[in-house]
Amino acid sequence: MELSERKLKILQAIIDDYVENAEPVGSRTISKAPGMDYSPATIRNEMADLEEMGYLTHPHTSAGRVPSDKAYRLYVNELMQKEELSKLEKTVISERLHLKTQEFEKAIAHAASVLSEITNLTSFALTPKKADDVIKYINLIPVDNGTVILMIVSESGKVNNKAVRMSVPYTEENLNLLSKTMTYNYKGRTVSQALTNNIIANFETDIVAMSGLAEDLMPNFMKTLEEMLNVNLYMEGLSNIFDIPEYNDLTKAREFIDALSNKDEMTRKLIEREDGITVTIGEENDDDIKDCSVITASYSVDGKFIGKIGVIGPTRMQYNKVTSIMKYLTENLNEAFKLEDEGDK
Amino acid sequence: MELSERKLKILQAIIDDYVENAEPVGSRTISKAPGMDYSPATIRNEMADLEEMGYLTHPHTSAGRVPSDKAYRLYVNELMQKEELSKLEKTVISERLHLKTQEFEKAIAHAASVLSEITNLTSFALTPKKADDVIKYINLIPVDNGTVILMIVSESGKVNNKAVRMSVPYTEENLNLLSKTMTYNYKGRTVSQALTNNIIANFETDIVAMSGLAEDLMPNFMKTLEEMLNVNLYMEGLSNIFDIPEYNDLTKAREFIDALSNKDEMTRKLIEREDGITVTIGEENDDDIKDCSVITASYSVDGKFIGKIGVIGPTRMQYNKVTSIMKYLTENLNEAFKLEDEGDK
DNA sequence: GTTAGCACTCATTCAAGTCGAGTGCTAATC
DNA sequence: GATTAGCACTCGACTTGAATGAGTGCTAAC
Repeated sequence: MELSERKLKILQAIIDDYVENAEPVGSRTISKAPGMDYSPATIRNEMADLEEMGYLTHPHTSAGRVPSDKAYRLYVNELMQKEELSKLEKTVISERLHLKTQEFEKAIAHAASVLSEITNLTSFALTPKKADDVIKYINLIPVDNGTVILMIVSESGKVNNKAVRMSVPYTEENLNLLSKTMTYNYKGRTVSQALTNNIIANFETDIVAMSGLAEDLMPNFMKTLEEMLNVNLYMEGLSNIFDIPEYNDLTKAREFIDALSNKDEMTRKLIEREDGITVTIGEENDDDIKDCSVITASYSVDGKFIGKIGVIGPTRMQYNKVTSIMKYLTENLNEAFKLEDEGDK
Repeated sequence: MELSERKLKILQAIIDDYVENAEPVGSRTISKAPGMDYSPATIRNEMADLEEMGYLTHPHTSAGRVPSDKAYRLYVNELMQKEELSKLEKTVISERLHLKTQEFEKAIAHAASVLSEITNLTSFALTPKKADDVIKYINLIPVDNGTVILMIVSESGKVNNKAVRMSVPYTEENLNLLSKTMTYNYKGRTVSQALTNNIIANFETDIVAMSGLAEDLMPNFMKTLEEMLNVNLYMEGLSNIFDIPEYNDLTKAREFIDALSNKDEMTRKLIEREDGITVTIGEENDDDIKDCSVITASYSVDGKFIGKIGVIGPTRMQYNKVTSIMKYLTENLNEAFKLEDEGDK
């Protein structure tokens, strides 16, 4: 069966109503919608067709219709018109973000919190992974008796360091030479490349001459590199879940909170998602959040996507509104961190 | 009225039973407890007395008794005998912690997660505040065209840094001189002292000679100091709240999650608490968590308390068990980070 | 002082009954 | 042939009322 113009119109009306009221919508309600010039009976016939086609479901015989995941998918793909935010809305968002004054990582976390407040959904943000960050510079700085600071600077300007307690004596020249050697060996490589075994092996043979210094430093060097691979997951508005009628059920609420609290799993899932704005609806998601939809958007520095920000909420969310907000929000992020990127700690 | 030996015994039995079953406990139940050689009627009389004295309450006429906050307070202060953990329990905890292999901040976060898993409560941990950390060393390292890394090293071995994009030209000697001047001015001061205005003023006049360099650097220096004041709050096992019968109510669960999600407020409250192991029961807490008890313990590095770890759960929690676990856990933390403290990033 | 006995209270549970929103089908209408 | 009015039917939500039973408080006996 074809999806006639009229069926689409009715489907859209049902979705709109259900998104707003969270209650199965009946034929009478739809027939009274503006611009809907059909009687309830006609609507009912069309509804029956739509149900047969999988766009609607029926909680029980005498209840109204509820859009299925398939309906939302159709809506997101075809029916939804991108909503341009009003000037006012844009201003509010920009001002709430006030990105300029903040350090990168903080700014991302803050953006998540703004996103949650505006959408009234649960939001999250993933800070940049630095796996592809290129090592630029390795420095060894003596601090005092027996402690040396190992510092790794990357192309993107990020600095990571670690204080290392040395077990062998050393001179400033020694450290200088060693750091030069290390820089020579690792410069231009990405963090993840540097972490692969063969490079380490090569390096270690190289500096045998440098006594036990490297033995103290190398494990710490590797550890610091590993830390550079970490991403942080921030989450905001977890309790917004309780505003959603679908989750007025302790078991469901618990499942939701459990799923989101598993940071490792969440991080993995988010990283896997495609860049740009992506929407996954209901059963397209994992089982434990199969009543939810997830929208993510990636933000970039210098045109390279480096992290993600997103929301999770009931399938009956305002897709157009939320995607518009996220689009505008990530544009702000991209803009703010385009040229000058400050180092984070 | 006095709290006779017998009243105490009965009260203790009621608390024990209620902690275990979360249901009002009746006179019959208590009369059957081991070592309780009185009839239900006698128990009832004593219960009535205890209620009059404020140690018990009565959900409704025909229900059993429930311990009041006052009863728990009495229990914690006087009745509770410190439970020594078994060898096995200790081993389990130590192994789960495996502190040695981890970076400080991570270790703290991990400890919170272990605590939550063992107690089945919601746990949290506060990482060290560095306000009292003494500045030891300030370094300025040129990286490449126009970027300088500002590095602050503290007595405790922590390193904080920031990449600063310079707007004026500089030489390595310039930077060297400036970093020496800065070190001279700030060395020996705590982070919070360094942040007070008058010192900055002094300093700024001092280095007028150093052209606009300081103008680029000082705001970043202050910002980095501010960042050093930040503490992080980690939280685990939020959904454990749903295991607790008292929170089988969406409004309450929501309130709880809302209260805990407010990180700033939580952090403030935790910092305010006294060091050592402290227990606050029910109404001794803020209104929004007045059905909960909070237990915190502080951990130390080199004998100085620098952070806290704790749990929050229903007032009817196993105070003796939980405090024992927390005591042992913080002992582990203190031990692990006693002498050698690795720098964190 | 302790206990047995008994009337009383009150939350909880369950079944029966009512209500009403909404459907599906049929027959009349445009 | 498409649309609509009409009507019987369905089924969840809510209400009511009775039965149940855990537990108390009181009194009188031990």
